[in-house]
Amino acid sequence: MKKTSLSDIAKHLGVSKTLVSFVLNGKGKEFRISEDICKKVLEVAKELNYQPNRIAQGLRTGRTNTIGLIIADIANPFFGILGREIEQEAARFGYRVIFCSSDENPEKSGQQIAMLQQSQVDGYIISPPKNSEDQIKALAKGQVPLVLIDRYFPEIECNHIAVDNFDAAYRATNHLIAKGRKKIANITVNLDLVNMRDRTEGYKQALRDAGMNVDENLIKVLPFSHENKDVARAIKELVGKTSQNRADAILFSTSKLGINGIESIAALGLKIPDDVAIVSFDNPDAYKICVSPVTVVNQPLKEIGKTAVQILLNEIKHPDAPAKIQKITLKTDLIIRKSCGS
Amino acid sequence: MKKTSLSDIAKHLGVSKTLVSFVLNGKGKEFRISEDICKKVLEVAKELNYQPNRIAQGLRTGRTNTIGLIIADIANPFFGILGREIEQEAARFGYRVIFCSSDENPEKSGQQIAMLQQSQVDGYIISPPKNSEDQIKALAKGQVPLVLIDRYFPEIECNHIAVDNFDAAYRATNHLIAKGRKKIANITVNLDLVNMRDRTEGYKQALRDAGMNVDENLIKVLPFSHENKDVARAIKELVGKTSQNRADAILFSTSKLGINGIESIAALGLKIPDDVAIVSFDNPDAYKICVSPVTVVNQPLKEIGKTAVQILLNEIKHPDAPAKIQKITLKTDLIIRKSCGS
DNA sequence: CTGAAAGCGCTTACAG
DNA sequence: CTGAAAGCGCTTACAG
Repeated sequence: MKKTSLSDIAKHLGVSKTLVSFVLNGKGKEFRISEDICKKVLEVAKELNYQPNRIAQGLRTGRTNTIGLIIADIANPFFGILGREIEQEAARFGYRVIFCSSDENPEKSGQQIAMLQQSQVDGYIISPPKNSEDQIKALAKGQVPLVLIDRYFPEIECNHIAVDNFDAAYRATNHLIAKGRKKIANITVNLDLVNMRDRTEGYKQALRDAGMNVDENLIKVLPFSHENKDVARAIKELVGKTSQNRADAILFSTSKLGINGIESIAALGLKIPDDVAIVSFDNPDAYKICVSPVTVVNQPLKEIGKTAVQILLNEIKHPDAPAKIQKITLKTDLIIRKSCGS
Repeated sequence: MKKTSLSDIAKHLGVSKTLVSFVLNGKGKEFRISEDICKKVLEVAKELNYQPNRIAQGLRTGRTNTIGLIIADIANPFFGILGREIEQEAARFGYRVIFCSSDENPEKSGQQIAMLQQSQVDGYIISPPKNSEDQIKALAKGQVPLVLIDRYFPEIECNHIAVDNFDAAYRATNHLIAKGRKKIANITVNLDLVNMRDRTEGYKQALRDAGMNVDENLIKVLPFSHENKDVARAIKELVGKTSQNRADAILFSTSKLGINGIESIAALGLKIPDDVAIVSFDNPDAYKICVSPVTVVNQPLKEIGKTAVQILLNEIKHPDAPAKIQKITLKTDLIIRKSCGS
């Protein structure tokens, strides 16, 4: 059973493909095609279960109604929620999305960008890994709309939408300070991307503004693809019994770090918040049911995803409108739970 | 700066598109094109940054190198991990994947299938919602390869790959019995799909085989899109202080249920495992760091995803090979943690 | 060894 | 109001 095409319908009715194309695209009125014929075309299309070949349409019109999405890892709930929102918002407007996980690896993202170009996507939403500046720069120069999410490169003029990480970390750290903590540590990841850097900068600034000094020994920077044991070591150095500079609080810059960290803290026989208070970025389920539910910096993921799609589609629909670059920064909220004491 | 096409390269060198196409597709040798020319073509292609238009290729060859994936919700880590594996395995062979979240809603999955058909995908991997039998039946009859994951319809002849849910629940329940629990409850979801049914059946069989009787009051079936409060009510009925038929153990059929359940149990001031022992399907991070780390039925998600892609690609590559339908059932493992006591 | 030509399934000026 | 024709960028028989 072959798929039915436009000309099948045309033959069936003894009319031209042109006509069929017009009515199927809702341009019947516009071209004043008789209602009779319109009705018949629609009937036959339904009867033959006509499905337009979007590939052919794409080739002809140059538009595929497809968006390319590159994030670090779709299995990570942070990007899963973001991806879901993007998928949903795109679908509302008839766009499909091709998902790509880069693992924060610029080589992979480079290949994925090439693949998406070849697929003739109408736009890109990308969470760029470090060292992918050149790729993004090249893409931003092209005709195809692009919006960056979660992070961006300050030196590249390009739409982006992210969160005020400095402010978020600043407030989180202040919360710890307000709870009377004196030695506040930060565990982060060596992503070397604005978002992570801003978190640590916000943390430092909060300490300074409170008249506390910044102790670089209390800042642990782990490799991006850290394992449980890497976190365990950092935790041990920070709060282990033998540590002669024990921290009494930790700000985790990612939830993967935090989840591993909580495991390690428990393994050392330490109690949260009595021995260590913690605050973490992001809000996975795990934090709601752990021994001491975790105070978190919650990011408006749905809004990020939705806005990214809106900006993108707007550019896609108005390709020659003066490109006004959008740089959007959203606020986070601090959800207070029990991990900092009461 | 327009994209460069085959004929740009051809003109540039004063040769035909045919020739360029041949060498770019690695058929230079096959058609005995002189090495000199091959080299030149490759050079110019690189110089002009030629990116083949996959849309045009797709139209011409009828193959898009694209797979359509429909799961319930990409934001759910269960499907996130599965999706990630599928994306990765597909990419290994040069295939892209379009992700669709159906929310277990057959209307949505129906539209998504139509959209994927129109996109001319080369194959489908689907986790079908209930009441989507007709869609799957129609798809299975078509030319395009299809593999079902996580669940399937026993009456439809179609590739599928899932887990032995009966056995998994049976063993999980047995574990609870071995720990001396006498009143074992099951909280599940009204998906009305084999996978969920098998879980409850396995649970019942384990009770019977142990000479315990099945008490329907101890089986709570919640709506698929349940909220926290629905779970809370079920928990209260099962283990609340006022309950005059208190369960001493619960088997959760999904981790969403389990995570909410643990919250509710804590809210009632009950202790795991002392007051209630629990076992849950699936293995989210949350279970590793909660008050009493949860014993779980762990599914081989990566294997499911990888195998699904392999079966699919194999069919795609051999379209006329006698279609041997594959029905694969994988074993789960029970990861013992602390939630059932020691 | 290489090229001219047809055609995949659409859309869209153009003509009448 | 409707149709014939061109063309999007490829691949692939076919011819020489």
